[in-house]
Amino acid sequence: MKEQIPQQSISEQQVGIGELARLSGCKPETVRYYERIGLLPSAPRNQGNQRRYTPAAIRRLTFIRHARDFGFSVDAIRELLVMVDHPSMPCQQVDALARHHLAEVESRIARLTALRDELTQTIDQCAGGSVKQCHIIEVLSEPLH
Amino acid sequence: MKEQIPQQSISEQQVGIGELARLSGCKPETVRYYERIGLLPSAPRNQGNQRRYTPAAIRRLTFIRHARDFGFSVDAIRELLVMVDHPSMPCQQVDALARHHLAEVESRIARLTALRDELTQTIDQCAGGSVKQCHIIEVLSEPLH
DNA sequence: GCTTGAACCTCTAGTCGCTACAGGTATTAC
DNA sequence: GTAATACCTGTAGCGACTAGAGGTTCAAGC
Repeated sequence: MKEQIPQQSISEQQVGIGELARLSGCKPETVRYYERIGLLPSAPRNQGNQRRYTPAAIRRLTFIRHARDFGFSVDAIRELLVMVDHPSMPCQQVDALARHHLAEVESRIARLTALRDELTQTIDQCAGGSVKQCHIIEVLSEPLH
Repeated sequence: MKEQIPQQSISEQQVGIGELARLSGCKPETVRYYERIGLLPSAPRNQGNQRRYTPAAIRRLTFIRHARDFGFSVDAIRELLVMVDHPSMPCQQVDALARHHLAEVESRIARLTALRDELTQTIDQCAGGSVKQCHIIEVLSEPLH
């Protein structure tokens, strides 16, 4: 539609959303989603209205993906990003957030481990008859104590 | 609006949705939700259009809640309920479902444990300076390998 | 019988973190 | 020039609930 301007004046390092997604280990839909919820700033567009990303954006998204892989919620990541953007502030807050998250992970592990033990025990007691005699069903059918 | 019929002809054991929820450890909204998605049969209504539950319904919901507490998905519970409704069938299928679920729980535990270890290590390395030097931020900022 | 407040009703929308689709436009390679 | 691919927006869906609005019914006290 518009005539092409031969070269981006700023930098050749800019990439499209697909490449950004590939580099940071997620999908283009996810990138647009992050932009929509304000986790990523609105990306500048080229003449054809397509998003172009700088190395800084790539780093930011990689950070987000790492944090998500660590199990941080989007809200926690928002807080982390504020700190990333203010590198001279003390890191106590980062530490507190990480510790809080660790405590949650540990509690999830504890609950799942208890569940696993109960489940293992329940399965081990199944003698292999009909559903009528099934220990698993029996356990699940117990009224609340 | 209508005149009251002094007593339910069938049974005095029927309860309202609030009492059912209390007895089985969930909320009335959840009960209605379970009915809507077909996990619970449509409850019979009294003259005022309110749901009345028999002990059988209480047992069924208790079973569902137990299974949810065990981490079974609604779909898995649907399968379990079919088996509960056919008590003379062999319990192999129940066993298989439980074992499959156990494997999933174990994999979740493994992933969370790995995460916990990484997180612990990362936190331990935080020297307590500014965000600029924070090891946690640093780890999260690493590019994909 | 009347009134009050709790419990109930339906319907709709929100949660979280994406994912998938429909229907269109831009870019790129040949 | 054309075809394949990548991109765009907007909307709806997932799972398993949860919350709210706005109305009705029930149970208990007076």
